[in-house]
This record gives sequence, C-alpha cells and structure tokens, in this order.
Amino acid sequence: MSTSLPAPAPANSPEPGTGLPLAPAFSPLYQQIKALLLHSLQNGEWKPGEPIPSEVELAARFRVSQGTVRKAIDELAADNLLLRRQGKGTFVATHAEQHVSYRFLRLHPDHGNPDADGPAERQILSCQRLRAPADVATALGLRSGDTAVQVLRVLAFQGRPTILEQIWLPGTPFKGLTLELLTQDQGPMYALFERQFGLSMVRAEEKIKAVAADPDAAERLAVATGTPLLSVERLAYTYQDTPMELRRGLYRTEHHHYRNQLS
Amino acid sequence: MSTSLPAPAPANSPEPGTGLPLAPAFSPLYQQIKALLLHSLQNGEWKPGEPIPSEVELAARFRVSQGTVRKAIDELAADNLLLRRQGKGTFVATHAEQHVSYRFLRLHPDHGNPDADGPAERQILSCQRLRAPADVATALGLRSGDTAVQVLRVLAFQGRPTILEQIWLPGTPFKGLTLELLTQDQGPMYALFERQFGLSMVRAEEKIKAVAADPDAAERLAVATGTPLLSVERLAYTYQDTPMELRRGLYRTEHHHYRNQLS
DNA sequence: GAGTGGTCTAGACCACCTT
DNA sequence: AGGTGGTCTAGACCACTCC
Repeated sequence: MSTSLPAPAPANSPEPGTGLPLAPAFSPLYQQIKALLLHSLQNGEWKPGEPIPSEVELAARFRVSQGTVRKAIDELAADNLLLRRQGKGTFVATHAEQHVSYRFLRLHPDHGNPDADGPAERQILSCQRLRAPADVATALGLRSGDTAVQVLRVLAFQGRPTILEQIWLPGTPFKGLTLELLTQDQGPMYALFERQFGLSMVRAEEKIKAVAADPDAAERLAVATGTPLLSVERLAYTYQDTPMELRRGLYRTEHHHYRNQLS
Repeated sequence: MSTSLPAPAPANSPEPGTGLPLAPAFSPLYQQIKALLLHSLQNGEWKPGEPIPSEVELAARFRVSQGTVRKAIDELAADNLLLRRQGKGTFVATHAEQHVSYRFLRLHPDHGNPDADGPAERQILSCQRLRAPADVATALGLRSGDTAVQVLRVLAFQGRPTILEQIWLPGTPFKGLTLELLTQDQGPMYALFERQFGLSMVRAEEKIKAVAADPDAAERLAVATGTPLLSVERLAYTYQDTPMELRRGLYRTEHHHYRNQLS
C-alpha cells in the first residue's frame, strides 16, 4: 500500500516537478492521521470531555490499519491532548472535571499533598478591554493597537492571598468576556474558555524570576513591600500552537513552592 | 504464548495459593522487558554513551518478538533513559557529550538562545565530608549522623556570578570525591559522577521559591543583601529511583529566567 | 550491501467497562 | 455478550548510516 492517504494526503515523496528535494517531505502515515485528528479537535468536531470515535471506526474512516491510528492517538495522548480509558474510550482532554483542579498550576503547599489547601478562593479585581501594550501584542501575535482583554485577579489559599495575576487575552476571540461571566463562574478559568469560547489551552511555556513586591502587589498580597515573590509569566497555546493567553503571576512562597519534574 | 517470561518472570496472574487477588498483579510482557533493561542499565552492563544491543538481538535474548522489545525501549526513550538514533542504534543517555551542556539546568538568558552566554565559568568553593544535617539525611535516605559530602560552588555567565550551589551527596557511594577531582574536571558534574562513580542521575524534582539574599549569598553572587533570588532545591534520582543528590541553588534572575514547559 | 531503527499491516487474544 | 482500549506476534517494507 502507498504511504499516503486517499483524499487529503500531503505529498509524501519529493516533488516530481522540482529537482530540489530540499525537505525530504516524508511524513509517516500515522503523522498524517495525527494531523487529521488535530484538525477535528480544533474544528470542535469533538469537544473537551467528549469521547472521540473508537479506534476501529477511525481506522475504517481513514482506510488505515488500527495499529496506525493507535500510534497517532498514542502521541496525542502523550501530549495530554487526548485521554485514554481502557474499556471506555478515548476522550478529549479538558480543564474541567479534571481531578487536579488546576492543570497548569505548579504551586504546591510546602506540607501535605497538592490539594491539602482545599479549593482556592478566587476574587476577580477587574476585567477591561484595552489597547494591548507593545510587549503583550508581540507575545499574543496582535498588531500594535489591537484591543485585548485584561483581567486582574487574586487567588487565596486558606484565607491567605497567595497569587496575584494579570491576564491578557486577544480581544477578538474573547469577545463577550465580561466581569459578570468571570465572577459568576466557578471552576478553572480555562474550563470557562472551553465552554464559552471553544478555545482549549493545550500547552504553555513559563518564564520564572524572583522579584521584589512593589507597593501595589504588596498590598494585594498582604505582604511588606520588597518581599521576594515568584514572577511567573505564562504564554498559553491552543491546538494550532497559536498563543492565546499571556498571564503574569506573582506568587507568595512563604508556605508554597513551585514544583517541577526534570528528566 | 504465555504472557510471562521463562526465567525471571514475575507472577502474571493472581496467585493460585491465595484467594485474595488484592493487586491484580498483571504486568504486560513489555513491562517485564523494560524492568530487565533497567536492571542491565543500573548494573552497568551498558554504560552511558554506549549503544545497547540491537532490537533483534534483544528480542532473541528475551525470546520475545521485536515489537515487544520496541515498546519497552520506547518507554525508556520517552523517559530520556535511552536515546534512539535511526540507522545507528540505541544508546544509553548521558550527561556528557550532550549537545545541551547542562541537561537539568532550566536557567536561560533573557535574550538570545539558551547557549548565548557561552560556557559557564565554574568555581568550586569547597568540598568537605560532614555529618549530614537532619533534613539532608532525610532527603537522601541516610541515617542521622551518616557522613555526606558537601560541595559549594559558583557558576558565572559572561563574568557575572549567577548561581550559588550547595550540593549534598551520600558519603558511601561518593567515597573518593575530592576538591582536586572537582576542580580539575571540566564538563557537567553529573558526567563526572557517571565516569568516576558509575552513578547516573536520571530524573529530578525541583522545588522553587523566591527568597532574599542573605549577606553571605549576596557577597558570593555580587548583589546587595536582600536582593530577590530564586531558591531551587533539586533532589536527583538514579535508575532505582534512589535519591542520590540534594542540591540547593540560589539563582540571580536579573538577566536570566527559569524556563518550564507545561502540558 | 548489510545492519540499524521506523513504519504498516492483519490477526489473535486479553483486560476492562457497560448493558 | 459486546464494545473499548491494550498486548503480542510475524512478516514485509522503508529510511538512515556506515563500510
């Protein structure tokens, strides 16, 4: 059998017209399947939390052996885009109904298990539509002057304000995001983004520094000005690897720490 | 064919003698192969940087199909214990001759690529054998009062002292570690551990906080007392998941940041 | 050309969940 | 019982590396 797909198959061998096979342009079948699955995910054909079709069904749809779709799904599951559950099916990953309440939050209490603090108390301070500052526009791929949504909020654990966040979102995809929506909602903000705007935050990069609390941050976090804080700048991406959120957080670390696994 | 191995096969079905199959005790063949490969790695049968036998050879040795050893190797490669190179073979991961000079160091310069700073200038401040403090002993699984090696060092980038590290190692496995050895060596410290002591650091956990520089750290890092610093406490493990190193680092972050990928 | 890892297939069987 | 994902096999062929 040929290693390319019937209908939407990308070129799999060096272009016959050109004499310059600069890029080998070889992509395995399962990678093509993976790309097709990714398209279905980003098109919303299967929504977060829902099951995708079974492996045999997908194999039939793509005219491919089950082993090949298995390998495609394996990679998507390794990237946490899909979730396999033996005997039940394969499900689209979601930030809602997750056992860990905040999938991307790496702050843990110093003592006890990750959820020892109980649920976070959340307080939205503001939600405004502004012209994106230059650095924000750059990070989010906006044109300078484009409008963006800025959200300020504080998370408290056990009554102690611990995280102050400044969140920037591109204005167009997030049209209709209001303070009411944010205030009434409970559960992770990323779950709300999935429900209300069909935007799934799939991966993120964080840049961490140690900074001194300025007077404003110090007041909101109830610490002395100059207290060392973790500065966590997160850029979150959707399926298409499009940056969709810039989040600047200040974390108190007297009773918590940022945890990371290396390998 | 049965799903257990001829010679050293762990029980694969509920024990016939007991009526309490509390743990299903089912482990797939490829997991058993993986465990055998891990033993060979930790026994030093194949050393860091060296190739392991080919898939067909391993399949013959274990009386198993190539696909099964493939799956075992796949998982070890995903954990960064092995490195596959098409056409050449599968190699034992190493901290030496790695393209990235420090596999576990997540500190990046704010501008430019990760290696824009050039090689780090390293200075060993001290290397002593001491009785392990209680917290160190606990972390390393030592008895209180056991002897440990403490190393202090500073890393500088572009002439600017940036990292101050206090490293604790269990005394017995690291018998013979001296200041001379550390000073004369070039290349990552973990590579020296592999060569001299046959100990491979395979994964690590880091706990990060923001702290103020105390007078001593401030002097060694050439900053003002009270300057916010990243406190990075790393516990590094060998193959057997045995903690083998406790490393407490203070990072300056005026021109660098700690980078992390979330998914 | 020979050896290595990488892909793809087809079929059998197993473990888990639901009905 | 029937569906789902999970394991294992055997064989064919492909891409990459080295001689």
